Amino acid sequence: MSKSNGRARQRRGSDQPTLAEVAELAGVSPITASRALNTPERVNDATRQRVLDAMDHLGYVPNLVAGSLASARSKFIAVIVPSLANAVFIEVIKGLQSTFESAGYQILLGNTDYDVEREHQLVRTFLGWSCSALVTAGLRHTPACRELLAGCDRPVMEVMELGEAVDLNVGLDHHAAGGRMASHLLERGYRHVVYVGARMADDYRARMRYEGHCKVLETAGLEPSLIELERLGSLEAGAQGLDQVRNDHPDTEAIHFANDDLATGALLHAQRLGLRVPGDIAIAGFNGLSLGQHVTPRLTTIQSPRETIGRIAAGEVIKRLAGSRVNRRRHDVGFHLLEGEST
Amino acid sequence: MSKSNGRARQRRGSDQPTLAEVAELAGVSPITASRALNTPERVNDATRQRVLDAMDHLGYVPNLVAGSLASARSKFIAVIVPSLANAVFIEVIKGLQSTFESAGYQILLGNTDYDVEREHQLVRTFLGWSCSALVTAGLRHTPACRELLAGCDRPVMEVMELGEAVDLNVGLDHHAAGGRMASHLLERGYRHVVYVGARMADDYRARMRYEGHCKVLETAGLEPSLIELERLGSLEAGAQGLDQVRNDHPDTEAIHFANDDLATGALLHAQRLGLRVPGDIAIAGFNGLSLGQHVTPRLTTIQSPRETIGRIAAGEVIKRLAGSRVNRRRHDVGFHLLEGEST
DNA sequence: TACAACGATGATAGCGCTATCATGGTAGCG
DNA sequence: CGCTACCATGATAGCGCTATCATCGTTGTA
Repeated sequence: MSKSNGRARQRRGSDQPTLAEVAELAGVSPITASRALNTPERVNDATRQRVLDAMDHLGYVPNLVAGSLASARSKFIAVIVPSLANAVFIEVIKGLQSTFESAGYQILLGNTDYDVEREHQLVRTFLGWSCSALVTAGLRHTPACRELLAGCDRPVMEVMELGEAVDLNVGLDHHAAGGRMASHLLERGYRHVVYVGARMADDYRARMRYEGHCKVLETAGLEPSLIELERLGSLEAGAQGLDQVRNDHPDTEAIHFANDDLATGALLHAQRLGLRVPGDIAIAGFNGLSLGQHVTPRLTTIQSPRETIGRIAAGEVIKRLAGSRVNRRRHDVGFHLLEGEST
Repeated sequence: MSKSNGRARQRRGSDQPTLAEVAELAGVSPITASRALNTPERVNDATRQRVLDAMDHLGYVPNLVAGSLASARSKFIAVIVPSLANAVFIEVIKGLQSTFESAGYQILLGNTDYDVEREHQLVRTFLGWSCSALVTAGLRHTPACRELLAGCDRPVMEVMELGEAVDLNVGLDHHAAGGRMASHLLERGYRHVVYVGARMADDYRARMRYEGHCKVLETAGLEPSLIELERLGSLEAGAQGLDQVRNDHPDTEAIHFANDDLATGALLHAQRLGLRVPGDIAIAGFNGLSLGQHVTPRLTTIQSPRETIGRIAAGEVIKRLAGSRVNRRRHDVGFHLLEGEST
């Protein structure tokens, strides 16, 4: 009884048709069917059409897992970001996705929640998926993770900030950006300036901007002061930041927020409190989110080209994957000051 | 010469160590090494430790592609959304991701740009990756795509709205939500109400809300009017919507916007124009984004539990994958009216 | 003490595809 | 007309892993 089914070892993964069945229906060998799909120019037009018809007829869906195993590479690009809550990373992802998808790559998205151990774990998983390249936000990794990235023999793109990258690097100089805004505030005549950041132990790019900010203030002979919020950037937190500044540093003339979410939250809160901006207090942000340009007064901020970062990063990776030597390993996308009326 | 290298057929995909090498070092068979990783409870503790040590020593990274091929299933969950520009989908994705990742699943993200053909293509690709389940935003697909989903023999979760789903369904009743807001506006005494949407041919959930809105107005003996914007929801478009309403329907008392981005854009624009909200014009939105609750007056809107949708959807899919029969195939997450001062 | 039950491990055979080499046919060339 | 060059196609052999069945002790129970 148990032997009645002669092929007990049969363990087809699914009832999906396979390339072999397509090939049989089309009257060609499996490898020709494979070529009809992957390198159509190497197959006679008529043959190819016959194969495609057979695929259509059977409702064939290529098993990409098998293809990847056989060819030892997949059309996956691993993208690792620290957070999805932050519009900044979303926009970078958009830039990456549109470019990669149009080149036929599929994005594998990982979220570290600002945890470098988690990042290491994700890198391992993605390498296990034979991804063609990795894109990760930031230059900070655990030593083991950095080693893994350096030795993994595929393009590694680190985006957002510039510095000592493992391989490719697209971003901007956050230190300079923070300094630029501080200079702007000083030019406007503000002397009592406070920097407000959120969870800066995690958000080290905000800390880099703060360092740039400090340097400028110190050069001008001013004492920098910092308020650090517990919660990550949000309108909520920005409002709270404003309250805290008014409480701890009542003589403050201008607040330099670590990002636009905080700054806009503070600006809207100031309106509720009946404060004049910038008359009573000036407010500046960072990022150049659309939101900040729709409030009154418009937010003074630093425009960072986020979607562009994604697009350029994807472009460079694609170039590299296509085999062309990439000339520039580091790419500074720059930034510019957007002067609103809030300062 | 060409034969000197006896094993010319050698084509190792990479120089990564394999399970076989790990097994050899640990002095066990490959299958035991595999079990040490995947079903540790079926391996003697000492043996398992020896295997894990060997893995550590060699820097072994499991080839998940090979594993998926052999086992005919992957730890991938396909997630297909129409847009990444819209905060709503981002939040759903966050809910999905946190839940799926903690259950050991990896998300494959696809973006259709509101194109059902593109969706079909993505479904094919993801099925080709042997994903364990598919989550897609919305119930509208091409017939071929729907057929593919129905026949693919794994959990299919359709989120956002409720209706005739292929398999599982988590969402809310957009028709009712649109009606609820219309009722609110009528209760407030507004009679000249305009609905403003953006690209509603694509955003058919906005159209469903509009239909609910119309029904309520018609029941009250009022004539609904609609303004449709070309651009997708954004603060920018909302401002433009307000201008257009004031131009085309100067006697309008209240505007029911298709979403909070539009509504907030209009609200901020009204402030710039010196209009009183709701004195000169009342404004309502949909979604309950945090932004709308930080402007003055606070936006009246409908709170949709977006991250919850993602979390519940992921939970149901995981239950199904774990083998337990899912009792409820449809799950209404509901909504509630958030009364701000803008109406 | 015999035998079923179970726990730990191994041998074998693929999963569905593609890299590699091989083959037969046709065109180009002196 | 013989030769190389190239094009279209096929045969073979894996990619690295796991499903399945088999094996061999060790326990527990009658």
